[in-house]
Amino acid sequence: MKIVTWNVNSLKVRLPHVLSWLAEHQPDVLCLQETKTEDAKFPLDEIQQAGYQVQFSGQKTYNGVAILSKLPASDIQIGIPDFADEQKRVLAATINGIRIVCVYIPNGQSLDSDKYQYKLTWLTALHTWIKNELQQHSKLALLGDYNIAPEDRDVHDPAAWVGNVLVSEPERAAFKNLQQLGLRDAFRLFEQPEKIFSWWDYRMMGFRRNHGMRIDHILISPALACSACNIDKAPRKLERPSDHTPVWADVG
DNA sequence: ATGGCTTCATAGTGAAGA
Repeated sequence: MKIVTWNVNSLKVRLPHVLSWLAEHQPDVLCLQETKTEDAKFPLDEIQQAGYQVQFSGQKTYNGVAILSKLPASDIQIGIPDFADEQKRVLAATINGIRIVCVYIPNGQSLDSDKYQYKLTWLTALHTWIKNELQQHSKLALLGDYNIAPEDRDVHDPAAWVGNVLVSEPERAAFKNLQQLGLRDAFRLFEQPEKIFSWWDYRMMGFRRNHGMRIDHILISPALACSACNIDKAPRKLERPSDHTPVWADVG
């Protein structure tokens, strides 16, 4: 199965990009983050006409997640169980025998912000839940915008980012804790070129200068085989792109 | 240099993202 994660930064604005990417690549599963779309305004018809079923959990202005799939989705879970959170950041479903968990992990803003504490608390709740999910689903993929660059090689200029969110030690420790559940970073299962990123700042010609970060990830459980994982930079070159670009993996 | 873009909600700017 070809599974994909893409933070689209407004599904309303990016719908043409999403539809053309689906038509070209025909993924089995596409997880979206930052749809910024209320459920009542979700573009259901357009996505169904493209040949996809879709689950979604959104809100106005911020956050919002969706899972598109060619095959039916069952056992839908919205949000992290037993974790009160008004922000729509989590959606899970079982598709073709694989537990797909789509996450939009909080950004954190800055290390001294309340939002950073929220991020760390959120990551602890995610770990507890995923540990439990793994006991029920041996084949599991945790895909999304993690807002964490796991290592310095995932940052264009590590020195410039010291002391910032996305790279702080507690965040990286939370990422490692997920790996200690047996989850593997699909991208790092393969030899990769240097300076490969999934997000670039809109400002200061970030993309043209490859001033980016690898913060969108696909973690897969031990029972899930993986034959390829890559980042598709093409959508970042389009008119009015998202600041993130798709990350995909072939798993089964 | 704490900005630089982009989005959304809003009707001139402000919040938030990363």
